[in-house]
Amino acid sequence: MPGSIESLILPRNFYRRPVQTVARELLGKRLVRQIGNQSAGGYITEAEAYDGENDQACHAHSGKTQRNAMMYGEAGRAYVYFTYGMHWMLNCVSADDGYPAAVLIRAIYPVEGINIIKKNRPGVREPLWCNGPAKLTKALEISGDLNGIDLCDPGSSLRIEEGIEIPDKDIQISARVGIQSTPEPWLSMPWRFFTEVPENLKKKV
DNA sequence: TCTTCGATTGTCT
DNA sequence: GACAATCGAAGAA
Repeated sequence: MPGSIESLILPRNFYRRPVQTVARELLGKRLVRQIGNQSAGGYITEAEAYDGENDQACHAHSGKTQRNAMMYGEAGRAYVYFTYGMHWMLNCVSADDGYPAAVLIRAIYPVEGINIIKKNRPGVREPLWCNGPAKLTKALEISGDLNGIDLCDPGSSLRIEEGIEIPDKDIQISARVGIQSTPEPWLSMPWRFFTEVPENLKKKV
């Protein structure tokens, strides 16, 4: 058992590829949040790519600021930011180190630490626990103090591990959502990747 | 069931 | 001072 956890963690080179590729391949991977001596998490089912300063929907489009500085950093780290006055968003910094690109994790299918997730999502029914970017951060107690955490470090309280294979035929692609004020062509870029909560995931639980 | 709208605060201009 | 990579309650059909 010892050592096996480390080998499951995605290596930094996984993130050092075009963000669209990283977003696609993050589907089915396992997001793990360590809370005290418990862990909670699940399989990623939805992700979006944000690609550099040219991408008008990307936070880096108007240059480097204090908020988005993390996106310019090392691939494989978390970029966590606050929006709408009440919501945290979780991103994985991707592409080359120093190039501002990140993948927004929009949804997961929880399989671990259900008691923790239930506690954090009172009064909410199962399918709605983590099916939105702000929902999953709340369910997993992710907030600004995790900004910049290394997702490749087995000692981190937030990491991404190997999960299950999602075949191409089960993956759907669309334009990104929640960026209504973004001009074309960025508005229509097919950089959102998602999958139905699949039968093979359910069997595995 | 579907659509509209209010909440609430950090960050940038 | 305006706005934001959203959620979920409330009201309409």
